[in-house]
Amino acid sequence: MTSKPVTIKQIAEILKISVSSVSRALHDHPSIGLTTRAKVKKLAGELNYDPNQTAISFQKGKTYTIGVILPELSEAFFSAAISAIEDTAYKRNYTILLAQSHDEQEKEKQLIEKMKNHRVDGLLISVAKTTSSFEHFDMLKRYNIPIVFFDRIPPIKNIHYVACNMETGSIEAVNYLLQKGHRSIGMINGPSTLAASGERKEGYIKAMIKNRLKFDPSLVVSCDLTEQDTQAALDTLLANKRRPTAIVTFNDYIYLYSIKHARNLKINIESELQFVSYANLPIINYMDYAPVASVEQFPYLQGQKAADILIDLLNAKSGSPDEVQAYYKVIVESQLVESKKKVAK
Amino acid sequence: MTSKPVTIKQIAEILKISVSSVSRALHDHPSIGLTTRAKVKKLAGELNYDPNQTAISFQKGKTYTIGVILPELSEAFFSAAISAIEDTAYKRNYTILLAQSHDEQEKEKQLIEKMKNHRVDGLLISVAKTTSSFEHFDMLKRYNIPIVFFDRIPPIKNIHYVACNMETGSIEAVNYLLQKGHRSIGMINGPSTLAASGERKEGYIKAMIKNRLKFDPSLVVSCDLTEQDTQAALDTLLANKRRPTAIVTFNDYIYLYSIKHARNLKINIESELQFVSYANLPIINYMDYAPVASVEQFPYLQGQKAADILIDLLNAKSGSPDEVQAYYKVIVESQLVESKKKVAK
DNA sequence: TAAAAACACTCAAACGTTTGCGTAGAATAT
DNA sequence: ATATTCTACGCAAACGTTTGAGTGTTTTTA
Repeated sequence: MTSKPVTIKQIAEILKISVSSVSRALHDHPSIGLTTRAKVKKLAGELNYDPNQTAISFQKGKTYTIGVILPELSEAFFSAAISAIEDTAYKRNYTILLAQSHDEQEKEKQLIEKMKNHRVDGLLISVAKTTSSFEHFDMLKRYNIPIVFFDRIPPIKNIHYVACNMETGSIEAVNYLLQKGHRSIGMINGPSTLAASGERKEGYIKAMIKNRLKFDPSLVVSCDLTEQDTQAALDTLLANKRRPTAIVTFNDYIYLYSIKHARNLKINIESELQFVSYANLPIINYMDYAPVASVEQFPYLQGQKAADILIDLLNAKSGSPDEVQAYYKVIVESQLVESKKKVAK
Repeated sequence: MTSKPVTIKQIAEILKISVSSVSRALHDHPSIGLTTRAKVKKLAGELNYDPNQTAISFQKGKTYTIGVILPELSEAFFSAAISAIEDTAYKRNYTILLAQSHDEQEKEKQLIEKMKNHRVDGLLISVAKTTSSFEHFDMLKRYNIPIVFFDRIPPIKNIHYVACNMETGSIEAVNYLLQKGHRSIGMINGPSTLAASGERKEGYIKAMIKNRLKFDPSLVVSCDLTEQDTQAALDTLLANKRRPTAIVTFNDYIYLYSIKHARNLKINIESELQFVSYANLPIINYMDYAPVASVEQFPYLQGQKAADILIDLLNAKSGSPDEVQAYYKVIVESQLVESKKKVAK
């Protein structure tokens, strides 16, 4: 026997009072006497009343829902981020509407449209790789739906975002290796089309210069992120006249390809060649040969901050009138994390 | 200048026709003339009209939204599943409302309540480890909100679910190793409190018996999934009078702990001891020492099927009256997948 | 003891859309 | 020429809730 959910109206009818009184009683409005208030709540409990959120959303013009658009849910970085977003949204009484763009601009556009129709209160977006025009973001401003971008930020003005500063991490990484005694440090970077590649290289160069060492361009080689190209990159580095004793890799996949190749070449990963990587795979620490250190980008923290900012924005909006005056630009510093020592317990 | 979204009413006013006509025109209702229909659509386009989904949901009592409750979004298995769920939901014009239980029964309960209030049309759930009572699931039946469980199925009757059959995979795994010439095959299993542990052991035993080999209980040891305990389990197996030449591990983490320990013991992973694992980490294939084969559980497929079933259910409901007569019980067969050969290209 | 204030409610509109029913006028059939 | 069927639209209710603006009572204040 399936029953329709009970409404405020039914409660009112049974108690012979008006719907408005029931509504107010449920919200502890002061103008309702304690006796009726108690009666209403009692009956509501007994009948298993629960407010119809769609009706409330509709009438208030607020859904307490935030839309999240990510490139790829199955990627470790984003799945950590979404986990954080959900957690903080839950804590602050919001629900999340989720969708993935699969890195396609067209789908991203459609999703934004859909989210708008669903009347999400705000949006959290990490933009698709292929996105090259940005009107669909601007459009939302006209409807007063705030967006907070994170990790992948579009190159447009007047936006809120939280991103990760790669330079700091890069500098730390190089410093760490220098301090460990390495003097020839290689880098297997990503393709130059990615903004991140540039930042990482910059960090590398700055660290070298700060340590009064000259920057040798031949020690920084880029690859297209495939295994094959990584192997080629490593070969290039190893053939360098100043053969590096340590290498900074663009991400964990590159790292894995590299050590596989290195081991095939009978190179001792612990003594001959050490690695520092940019973390994107939580699993790396479980491994037999982990990099000596990783630059952590804190996806959980980024997701959390982005969600918090958005919700702050939403709460503020109800109070003040319109027109945002300031834009949040939060930088999460990346940080070098030494791998856990393998202590035999 | 932020503007409120334009409504059907405004269009009606401008065109001097009634709201109902506008609504029908936009839906291509036959009772509206082609000229007015065209005019309406033209103006709607110009004004950037888009339907207020909250109003529609409210009035139709249907949100075209499905709730998804998972234990942990950042786990590889679930993030693959959610990715599939989102994809199929998107294809079939549904949106997903996402939340994670963090494996806590209490939170799971609250989330179900919240989802119900949000009037999701249906629910996809993978139940929390700690969940031991199940009334909160039954409750939804009374409201005619269908649930499809997946991967982690509660032990109750009359439910829809899609799960993975572990036995087949286990049998295949053992057969594979036998065929490779191994005669003493060990198993590092999970704790007996997990249903999966039982299934896997069953598969192991069946495979042995089918091959006319006797089952040696001392070759199956369980562990609590920690690194420490895994090491102990491996030690136990290695000390066995019939020292195994191959081992089936409960999951990829156990596998990683095992090879780490084995390598410390100077055991050659390729020649002395081979591993088959139950896949839960996509990354494993990138590794230097991958298991010779993995039992794949197809999280993407499971998620997809679960979503498809739910949406089928929802579409069917609109037609027929009430009362479900049959329950979907879909078993996705796990399957042994040989690791990619490491071909030097 | 009359006027003011406080209390405890009720009324009704509003949010945007859908949809069953009603009804002019035009076209068709008899 | 009248009756009938279309055609193309309008009316109004309904979905469940919130909320500003009343409205009778009772209590307080001067």
